[in-house]
Order: sequence, then C-alpha cells, then structure tokens
Amino acid sequence: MTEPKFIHVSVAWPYANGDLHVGHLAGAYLPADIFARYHRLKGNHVLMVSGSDSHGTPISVEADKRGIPARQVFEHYHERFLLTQQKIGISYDLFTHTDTESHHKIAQDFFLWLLEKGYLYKETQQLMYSEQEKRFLPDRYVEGECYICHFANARGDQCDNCGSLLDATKLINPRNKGNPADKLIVRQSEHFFLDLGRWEPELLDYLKQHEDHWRPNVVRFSQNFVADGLQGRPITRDIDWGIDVPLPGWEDKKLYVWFEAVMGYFTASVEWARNIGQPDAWKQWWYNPQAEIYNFIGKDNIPFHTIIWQAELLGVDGIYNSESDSIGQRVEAPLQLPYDVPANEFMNIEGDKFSKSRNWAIWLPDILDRYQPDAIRYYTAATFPESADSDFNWDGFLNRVNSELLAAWGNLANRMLSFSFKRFEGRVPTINLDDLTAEDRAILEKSEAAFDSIGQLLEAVKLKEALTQAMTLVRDSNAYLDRRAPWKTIKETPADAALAVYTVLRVIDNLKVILSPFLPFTSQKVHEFLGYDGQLFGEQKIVEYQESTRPHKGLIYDASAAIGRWEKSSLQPGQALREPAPLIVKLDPEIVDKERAFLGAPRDERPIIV
RNA sequence: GGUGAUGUAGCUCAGCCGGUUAGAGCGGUUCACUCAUAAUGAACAGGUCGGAGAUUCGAGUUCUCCCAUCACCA
Repeated sequence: MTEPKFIHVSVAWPYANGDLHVGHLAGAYLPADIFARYHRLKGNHVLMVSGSDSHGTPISVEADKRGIPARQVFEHYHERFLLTQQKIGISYDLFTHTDTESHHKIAQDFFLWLLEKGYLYKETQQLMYSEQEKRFLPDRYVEGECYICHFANARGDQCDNCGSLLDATKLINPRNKGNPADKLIVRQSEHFFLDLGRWEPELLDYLKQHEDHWRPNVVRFSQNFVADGLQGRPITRDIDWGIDVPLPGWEDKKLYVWFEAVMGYFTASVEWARNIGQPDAWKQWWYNPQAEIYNFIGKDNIPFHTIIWQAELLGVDGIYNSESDSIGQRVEAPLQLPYDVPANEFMNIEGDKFSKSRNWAIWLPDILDRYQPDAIRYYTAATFPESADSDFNWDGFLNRVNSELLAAWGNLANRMLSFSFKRFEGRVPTINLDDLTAEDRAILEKSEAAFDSIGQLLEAVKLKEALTQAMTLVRDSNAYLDRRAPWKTIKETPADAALAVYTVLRVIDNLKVILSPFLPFTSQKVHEFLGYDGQLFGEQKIVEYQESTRPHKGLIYDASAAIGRWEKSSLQPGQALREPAPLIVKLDPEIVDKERAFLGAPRDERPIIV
C-alpha cells in the first residue's frame, strides 16, 4: 500500500456571461472530473476547485447589452453553472466564484505582496476615454477610421478591411461603438504592471524541469512564449467592475481580470479549507512538496497557466504560511507551482468553430434535458481534443452512444445480469472458485491487469486512450462470452454455464470500477444491480455560505458516503442480485436532424430543472 | 508577418526513438449465435499516410519548400 498522494485539480474558471457548452466540458471540466474521480478511487487526497469568473469585460459587455448590472449577470450564470455541473457530475470539492469577500481579500493581498517585494512597477498608458460616459473604454468598444487603409469602420483592435492590427489610440475620429455620436479622446492613465521579465530564469528552469512529462505542445508553446521575451503586463484597469486596487488614490481602478482570476485556484482552496472548518488544510497541497497540482484548461489559456500564474506564485512565495499548521508539521517548503498543465485543444461543432453570437454551440443545460449525463460524458470523452482540435457532431454522438456505449458495454452488463437474474434464481451463480477454467481465469486476469495499465494512463492524463482500452476490454468480454455461450451450455452442463456467468459478472464488476471515472452514474447502477449497497462516489451538493456582507453559493463534494475503490472485484458466488434494467437509453436516429436544427438558430434560455 | 500544432481507410481517430504485408472503433459485406435495448461474435473490405523535393540500404515516422485548418504573438 503506497502512501496516499495529494492531488490538486485546478479547473479553468468559466466566464459567467453565458451558459456552459460542450466546449467547456471537453476542454477542461470533464477531463478534470475523470482525473479527480480516479484519484479519489485510488485513495489519494484530491482537492478539485474552480468557480465562476465574475469579472472581466465579457461580463460587462453582456450586462450593457441587457441593461442590467454586471453582478446580476454573473449571479444568474453562476447559479446555472452550479446546477449544470451538478447534473453532469463534475465533482468539485468547491466550485465558488471570484466575487466573494475571500477572493477579493486574497487577490488584494497578492497585489500588496508583489508590490512590497518590488515585482510591480507603474507606467502611464495612452487609452481611449469617453467624456460623455466619463470612463475609459476597452478597445472592443472603440471604432474609428483605419489609419492604414482609411476604412471608415475599423474596430479598436483590428481593421476588418485591411486586416491590420491596430492601436486604438491612433484611430482617426475614434468613437464609442455603442454610441457613434460619442467622440473619444486619448487620455493618460497610470497603471501597475507585473514585471514578468524578472522571472525569466526561474520560468525557463521550471519549464525545463517539466518538459519530459508535459504534453509536447504545451511545453513548446510555453518555451517559445518565454523566448519571445517576457513583457510586463498591466494588472490594473480603468473599469468599474472588478476588485478594488487596495491603495489610496486608486479608487476608480480595478485589478485586471487575468491577474486575479487565476488566483482562484489558490483562493478557492483557502475558502474550501475555511468552509470545512480546517482553515489550514489547503496547505497540504499548496505548501507540500509532495503534492501535485494539475491545471485543466483549454489551449487558449496556456501562457496564463504555464508562465504568468507561475510568476505570480513565485512572487508571493510564503504568503499565509504561518508557523501554525493543521497537519502538524511546520511547512517551510516553497509555494507549489503546477505539476502539470494538460491543456486540451478545441472542440468544434459539426465542423465549425464555436460561436456564441451565431449560437453555433451545444449548450449543456439544453442537452442535459434530453440525454443521459453518461451518454454526454462518454461521447465527449471519446472525442476529447487531447492532441488536436476535434469535432462534436450528432452523427458521431448517435453512433457512439448506440453502437459503443449501449451495444458493447450497456448490453454486456444487461445481458448477463438479466441472464443470471432469471436463470440463477436472482443470484450470482453459486460456484466453487477452484473450478474456473483456464479461459475463465484468462479473461478475469485480463480485466484485473487493466487496473494497473489503465490507471497509469489516467495518471498520465491520457484519458482518451484509457477509455479506448477500457472499451477494448468490454469487447474482449463479449467475445469471451460468445465462446463460452452459457445460454447453450446451461441446457446440458449447467455447472459449466454457472462458471462462465460468474466469471463475466466478476469482469463486469471490474469494468464498473474502471469505467466509473468516465461513467459515474451508469457504474452506480451496475453496482446496485450486482447486489451491492452504498455509493461508489460521494454526493454533490449546492450550499450557501455567508460572508459579512452577502452570501454566495457553491457546489461541493461530500465524500463521506463514498465506498468506491480502484481495486479488483472479489464478487461472492451466491450474492443476491437486484432486478436489472437497461443502463443506456437508445437514441432515435432522428435526433441528428433535430439537434442540428438548433445550431445557428435563436435560442431561449430555459430554467434548469434538476 | 512570426511561433507552435494539425492534415493517415466513407466517418472519428491511434501510430514512441525511421525498418518485415500502415492500425483501431464506427459504418459496409458475409457467416455464426439467441442470454441481451435486433444488442453480440467471427471473417472480409486494400487508404499514392495534404502536395513537391531532399537525406538514407530503407520514411506517415527526419529535413526543406508549398497548400489548408487552428491557436498564440506582433
């Protein structure tokens, strides 16, 4: 028995300006959940956190569009994120948001630490200012005449006519996009910058340390990013929605969202510890050199998670690390940097890029009304964009669910559970284990060996390959069954049929565990049909936490009732079964056309019913 | 424009350090079976491995150029 490991699963924070879609699921949430569930089954200490990113321009844009306050937008979607992820089984220990007092306070402390240690500097920027609205406008709000091709309606960051990338302050006759009568002026504004460049040696060393076990594209991308030269980045902005800059005279500025949102991995860990009444518990991951922190993100976020976040952590090393410590050992280790950043690429939809504005998207709340969570999980996992962009298409969904998940796995479980239930008096056949034939033992051993081989793939975050190998084992089991044909032998040699049925039920018992990180709901059913009691996994709950000025809700994982273990079956002959039922709902081929019709068409948000 | 990635059977994808007849699943065809949601199993079906050139005894697998797609940076 090896020592339990400390595994931190940090999952990208979704912008709370719209519902979750399959791209979110494929890029970060589902891989993270599979990985976390596996490690929990292994008996490791898992802390999986994320939350709604409540700040940032996309939220403000959405709020302006609807004419409501930014806070109302993010609270609306935060609530929907909680329900959606509960339904599809993303098992966060804490899914919170960035508008908690706790997050604000810690982010400001990070800022002050960095400032005090000299890792920040001030610089004056030229920015577009609206005298009418009395505020600075982000580039995406600015329009004007292109100073290169003189196209009249160039955007603040790029000209749609000549394709040149533009400096908004150089546009001719710049104006407010939302109000063309509003002429803009260039105004100076002072901002704090994070001095990234000073960390170059440490960052290169860090990347070097991990280059052998990170995904090659992540390593190359990051190394290249550093080699290009690290520029200081502004960490404050002239906006009114966000976290206050904790300095006198800076009241009308906020912390830049990229700067504070990544801190959520840390702040949510601290909040989690406080919520469970062990305020120092987070240090078991963040100040433990044996701990491994994994960041599950999409490829668009790579530099933030392989470089910039590291620089922030290096800069605040030692923060909150007092001598008192709940795990009883004085912690003097440095603040832990991520051990791996298994970034996924993008998942396209029916051959086209995701687009919110065109509604070219598959929204999770919508499809969760129509399909089993495990069906969605299975297809998504089988199509993970682990090494290249992939494509979600409804033909594929139909085929994978009907002819793989249902036909191979669901049917294997159902056919033998039913057979045993009907022909062996509702029990696992009563046999003597010594009588098992060589062929029986061979398939049993094969399924037992999978715990190691597939476990290693899961640990290396090769999730798609792990699922493929599990399904190969399913097919091997079907093949075994056809060779042994207990439905035939039961007529002349029932004792032999009993051996085969027992064997295959025990293989199914193994497969139930092996597949459970991918298919937690289905595996639970199999677990019960086999006659076992208890929950393989813990329970997901939505709870409310009160801070001094306002409450917030979080999605949490209560592991107290979980009994699942990544261990081979020792199924008892004669164990009483429960009456089985089909695991997977068969899909009607006409869903393909129905679902495709939703793409690109106007969509109404509907309440999420759990 | 720069950097990186991707382009392999109808579809979705594997192919590590270059080496015998290029693999899997799905779909398709044939046969077997009937426990099972007509689900399963066996066999078969030959794709110039994006294009052009180069290195090598030998290249999806290395190098150069080109084309397409994606991401990031400027």
